[in-house]
Amino acid sequence: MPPSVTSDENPLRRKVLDAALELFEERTWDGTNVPEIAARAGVAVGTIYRYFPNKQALGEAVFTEAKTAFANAVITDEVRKADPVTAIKMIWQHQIAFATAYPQAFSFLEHQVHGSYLRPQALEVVHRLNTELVEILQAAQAIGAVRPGDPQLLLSMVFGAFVGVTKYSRASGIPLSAYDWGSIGQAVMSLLGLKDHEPGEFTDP
Amino acid sequence: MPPSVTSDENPLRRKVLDAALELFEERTWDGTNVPEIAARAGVAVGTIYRYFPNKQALGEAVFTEAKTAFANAVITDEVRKADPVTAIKMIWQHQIAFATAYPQAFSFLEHQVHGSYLRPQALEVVHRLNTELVEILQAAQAIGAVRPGDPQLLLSMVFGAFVGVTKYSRASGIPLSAYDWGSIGQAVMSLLGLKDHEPGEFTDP
Amino acid sequence: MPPSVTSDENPLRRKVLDAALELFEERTWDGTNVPEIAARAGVAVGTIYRYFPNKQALGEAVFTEAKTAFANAVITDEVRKADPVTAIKMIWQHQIAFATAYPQAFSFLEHQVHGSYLRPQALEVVHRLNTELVEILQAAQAIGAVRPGDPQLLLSMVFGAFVGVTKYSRASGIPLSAYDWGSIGQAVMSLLGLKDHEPGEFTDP
Amino acid sequence: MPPSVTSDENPLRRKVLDAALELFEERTWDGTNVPEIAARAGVAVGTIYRYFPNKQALGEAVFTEAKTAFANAVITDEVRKADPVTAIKMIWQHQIAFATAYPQAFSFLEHQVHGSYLRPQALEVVHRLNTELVEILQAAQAIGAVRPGDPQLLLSMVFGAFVGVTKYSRASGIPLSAYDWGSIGQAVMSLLGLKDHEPGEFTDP
DNA sequence: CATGAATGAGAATTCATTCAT
DNA sequence: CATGAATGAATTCTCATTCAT
Repeated sequence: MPPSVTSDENPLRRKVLDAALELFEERTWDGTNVPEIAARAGVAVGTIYRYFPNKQALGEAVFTEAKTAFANAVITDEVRKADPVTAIKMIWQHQIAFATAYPQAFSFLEHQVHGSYLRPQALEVVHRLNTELVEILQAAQAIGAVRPGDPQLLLSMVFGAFVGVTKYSRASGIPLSAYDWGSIGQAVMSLLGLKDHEPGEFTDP
Repeated sequence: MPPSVTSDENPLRRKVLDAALELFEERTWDGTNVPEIAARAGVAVGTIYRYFPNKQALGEAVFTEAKTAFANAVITDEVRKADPVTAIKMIWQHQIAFATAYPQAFSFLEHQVHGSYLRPQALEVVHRLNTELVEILQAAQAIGAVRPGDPQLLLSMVFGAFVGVTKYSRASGIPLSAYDWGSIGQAVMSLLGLKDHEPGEFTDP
Repeated sequence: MPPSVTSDENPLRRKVLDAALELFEERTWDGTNVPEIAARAGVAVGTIYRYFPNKQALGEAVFTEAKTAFANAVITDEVRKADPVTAIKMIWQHQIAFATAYPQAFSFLEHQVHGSYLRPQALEVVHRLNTELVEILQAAQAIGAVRPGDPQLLLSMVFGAFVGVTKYSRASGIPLSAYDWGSIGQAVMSLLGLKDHEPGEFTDP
Repeated sequence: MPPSVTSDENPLRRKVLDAALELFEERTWDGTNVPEIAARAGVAVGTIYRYFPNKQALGEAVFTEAKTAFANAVITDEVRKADPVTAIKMIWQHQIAFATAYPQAFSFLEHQVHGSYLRPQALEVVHRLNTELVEILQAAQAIGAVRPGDPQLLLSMVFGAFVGVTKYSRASGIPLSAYDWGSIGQAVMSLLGLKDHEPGEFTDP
């Protein structure tokens, strides 16, 4: 069972969400069936339906919870108050910290392009997070600290590169905690063209 | 129907593969049902089973065909003969060309981490391609042209960044052909720490 | 392919009937599919439908042909002219001869209690044969040569005992030609209570 | 619904087995479809799959249950303790009793030469019963009470004759209880050449 | 409130039959 | 006339959901 991204009032609901996250990550939402989720959660099938009206709602809940936790972890109030360059560096560290602590949740979020089961409402969190990130990047571009160009695109590349690292981690079995985040950070900051960072700045979280 | 990555002896088999690729990309293998594939291919359900023993085999065929086409497009004999730095630049251009010509095939391949329907044999192509790419990267590192560090990891990051671009393309509706590949290339080569490239080198394919 | 119980005008139709008999005997009518019949007959599926409107008609044709051949083999004009006791002995010998020459046809006929695919018309031959046999048995009872009692029942028992021998033959792999038909005949004639037969009369056909 | 040959813990499983026996007897295993079984059992299709992994397993369960019940009914401990001649007579009576009480089960067992759906394991019961019967017959031959010759063959004939009676019963609609079992018994014992039985011994069960 | 047996709509697969070549 | 690819209705089996206990 993966570590929960949030604590939950009800322990059974919690177990269901955790089991579901784990299985959706392993197999896909479509590829997972409800009895399996119940089995892994150690509850009866009927119990799942006490907490979620149907499988789609369970999927949305898993997604929304994970995405919200990710957004909150990555953009904190401290980040909001920091200058753009510092903010970017903090976000990078937060992302590493989140993906290290909750690898399954992170991986699950990764694959939700295909969210046939996600209604637009569930995607709001995604947009909010995106907007905030883009704004920070634009601010950094405005002061010439980051390479010019479509900020969305830059963001996608940076995030993509990080996802690449996590995929490699899962494929190779080498946990995220084992990487040389200093040099990965330098590489990624080069990608952004980020001026104004001293060598040795990026250290393992 | 997406453009086919290969031509095929049998036109019905071809239509089935194309329709399946398209739907698997839109929805997931598990999330697509056989009648839908038949409908989109414009054939009867039974026809699919003339060419593929079952849905899993169809999934494998779609995957293997796309992955093989990708591998062949990316690493050509020319690439094999070139020096490491040139090879890397060629691969990068080939990847852009493939993803531009066959966006659905590329996107489909992207999401096949979850290939519950892929037997180990189907993953051979993946390993072969990977090995070749890593060797080229190592050669480039050996001559000091590329940032040191685990070549697999660097590869994952570069590929991840590119996937980030394609995801953004799909999400935003801006086709790959519309991007400033010159600056994207420079950004990515910075990620690799690639020495020895002149400004203005990376232009749209 | 089993030996055909009749010769047939058309060689393809013949091959289909033979293959079908063989498969229906091995598997059941329901359990046999048309492509299999075609394969065993060495013809294309479509060819079957040139000679038989559908699978049911093919089943009926196989049945009717085999049953008719059996009836003609068992009750000949010679039998009809003979006295009841001689007739019974001849019928017994004919039955052995038929089952020996066409074991698959005989076995197939055996299992057609379940002829869900046989329309009443196809069962006419059965009734005709049965009527003739019963009449002979009644004549033998009338002259006190055979045990009294329902002649149908006696007939069922004698035929049942013979079927028992053929089943054993198929199960054990010992061909019918290898049995001691003399003593089997004596045993069965005891079952009928048949008076008036000398020892040593029943010999292998 | 036929009378069940055994009682069963679970009433739904019981209903499914009973309905299946009935239909397999009427139509053949191949000729019966699962929804029909469900309908006759008065359960939903899915329910059948709660108790049996697939149609083949259901077929095997029906067969094994019926055959085991038959074996247990026919060879009891009393039979095992009796002298060969008495044992044979008891077996004969038991067989009549079983076929009278469970005509469908008996008829079903009859037609299972074609058990394409029976794995070897399911046929073990058959062999066990057969072995016991043959041993008893051999013992009777050893003391000269039964006609000499292959005991398997004699057994097949006696059983075949009995099956003949039951087939006639089903075809004619005259129930087994209506026959003159005394004279049938005498006829069959003549078939065996069974010495040492007094007239009038075989009476209806 | 939790359970898990029962349900039946829907998904995968088979196969009798047709028909263009 | 023979062929066998194509068809789609029928069949087996799965699984989201309900509901009596």
